[in-house]
Amino acid sequence: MVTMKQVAEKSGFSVATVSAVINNLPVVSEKAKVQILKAIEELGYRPNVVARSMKTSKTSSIGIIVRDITNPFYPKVISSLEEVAWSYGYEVFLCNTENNVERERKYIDNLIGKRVDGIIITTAQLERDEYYEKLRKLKIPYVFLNRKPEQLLENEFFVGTDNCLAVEKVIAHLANMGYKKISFLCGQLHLSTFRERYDGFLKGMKNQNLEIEQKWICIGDYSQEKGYEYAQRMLKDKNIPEVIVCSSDLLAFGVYTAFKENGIRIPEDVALTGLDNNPFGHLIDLSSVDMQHKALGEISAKILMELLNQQPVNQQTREILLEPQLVLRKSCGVELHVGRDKHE
Amino acid sequence: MVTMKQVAEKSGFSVATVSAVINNLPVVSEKAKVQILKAIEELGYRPNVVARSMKTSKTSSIGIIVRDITNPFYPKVISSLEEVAWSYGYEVFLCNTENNVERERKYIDNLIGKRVDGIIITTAQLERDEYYEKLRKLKIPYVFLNRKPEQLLENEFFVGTDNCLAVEKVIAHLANMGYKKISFLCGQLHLSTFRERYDGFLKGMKNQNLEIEQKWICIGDYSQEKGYEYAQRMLKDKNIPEVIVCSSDLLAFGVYTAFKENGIRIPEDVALTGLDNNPFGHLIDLSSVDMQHKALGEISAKILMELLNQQPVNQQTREILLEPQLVLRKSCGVELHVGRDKHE
DNA sequence: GTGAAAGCGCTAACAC
DNA sequence: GTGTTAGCGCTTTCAC
Repeated sequence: MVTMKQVAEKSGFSVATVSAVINNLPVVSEKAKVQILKAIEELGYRPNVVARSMKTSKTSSIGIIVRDITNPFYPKVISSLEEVAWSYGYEVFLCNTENNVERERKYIDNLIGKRVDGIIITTAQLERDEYYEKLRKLKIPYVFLNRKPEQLLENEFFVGTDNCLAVEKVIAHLANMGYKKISFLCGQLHLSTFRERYDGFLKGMKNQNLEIEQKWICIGDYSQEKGYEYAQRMLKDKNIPEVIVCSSDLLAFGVYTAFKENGIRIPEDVALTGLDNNPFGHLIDLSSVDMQHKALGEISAKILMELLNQQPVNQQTREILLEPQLVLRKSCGVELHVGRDKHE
Repeated sequence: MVTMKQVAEKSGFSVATVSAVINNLPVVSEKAKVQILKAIEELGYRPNVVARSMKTSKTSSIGIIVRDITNPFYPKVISSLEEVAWSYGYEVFLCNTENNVERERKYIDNLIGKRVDGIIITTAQLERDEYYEKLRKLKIPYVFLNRKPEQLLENEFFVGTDNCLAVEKVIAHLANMGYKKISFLCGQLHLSTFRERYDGFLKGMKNQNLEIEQKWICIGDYSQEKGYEYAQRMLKDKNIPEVIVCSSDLLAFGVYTAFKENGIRIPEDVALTGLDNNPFGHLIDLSSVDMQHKALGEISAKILMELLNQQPVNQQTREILLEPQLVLRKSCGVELHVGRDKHE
């Protein structure tokens, strides 16, 4: 690897001058600049960012911690986030925790060791973990994405979509359409997102003066398999509601599959709604809720960038809650041509 | 940030001894070890990996370059790859090029600057780019994933799935079932994967003694939108084949949508196949081809890890081609219950 | 077993 | 404008 020293020798200037050229300091003469750039070109010199980081204590790297990148939620979030980071000159470490808390902790330790400038945390499994305290103490900025901590301490930031409102909107829409017997399939309640969606269900039902039947509430994994299982059980028990509200599109996909296999028609026999606006939900005309994934990635990254660049971050906006949008398709009764599939 | 020096002072030993403890060198006395570990604990010391990298010229970081992470191809590849990297103690930089060649080049430069230990390259847009030459010269190991370079130079590695064979298998299956009028929708030919799939179509048709009709071959983007457009055009031109073979599931999704909107039944009116085994293809009973994404990520990462650890890499296996597997569902005629949806 | 010290490649303060 | 030089925090060689 070519070093600055070699560039200095070849060009006949000192390392300080070379450094100045590299960093575009306006003090060097045109002549020096030209010669040094020529030497850089000829030698194929490339600054060693590691060495630079040593001096500056900045690495231009950030980390993003996710539960499981194969979950359709993440790709959009990550790509928009990465786009913003890129435009600010940052690289991003992808940290997939595989839903493993220990691994998440280890990842945070590793990221600290690598001296990342900041971290975006999307996992929802840890409540006020000691590991976040470490980050606070070390003054490494971090932003919670989608994961609403119980209480936001000073210098903590949160960007999310209103999970509670998402389900409320679904319930309100269904109630409007005359549905009364509503079933709710929910993800694990220890994940804040699903806890909130559950609350949204309760609140929505109450607001609409609808009765909540315990036998129609299922709580567990938010996977296709679970949705399939729930639907099978409903069929077996002959316990079919008018509409099944799923707290994730994956659950709805599972339900759809089970019903299709058994000749149950959607929405004629039973209506169905999902949540997350999976890019392939339109294939089965699934009504869903768009959780603004792109905006989530963008906004969280921008906040982090502001923090890293010491820009005064508006403390009023430490907590940003985006509004989810209903995406209505045929699976819950009518084709409203609102937010219809654009084949994206 | 706590430094080694502080740990040394607090424990009463020298930095060299502290370093020995950190690195688990077997030379230090038990007593020193205990005291130093205690000091580390109390101070909350964490080794500075950046400084370590300076000395060792190793960063324990690798980069993965992808075209577009929202493409369903990537999440599985990336997660299995990341899993392997993690198990070897490496962190991975995610580099999304947004299909932009310039950006890919810049990313490679950045990764070199950050002194990553190796790179996995999944983009297919550059033929023998000068930027790969840079990597070669700098002796930074890299592995091509899914992107078959025209010619593999020494110390270059490639892991992929046999794209040509994938389409051949589809054609053979369809021919077996009696289909003759076969249409082929292909992605951009400057991408090696689609070029190979195109070749597979030609070869497959020839092998089956089937006639290739130019009017049934469409080449362009491999997106849902394009599939939708192609199908609309077929309908308008009343130019409907017996079966539409798509070089990507996305294309097939678009075709499906257009046909559904127009009341065309699949497979009764026209059969349909995709390629990539999108995790949601089972929703519409789409036959497809599994391209072994998980294995791709795993194997490529393992090869890179071997390269990084100076293990002798079997030069015979410099080029690994996995065998694609048909996933047959109802969209091309029969329900064979082979590779049937497992709701994953 | 332990410590002193050199040096990885860079930045930045300071001298000229 | 340009050069000299002191470190950033660590690893490692070589004395002791």
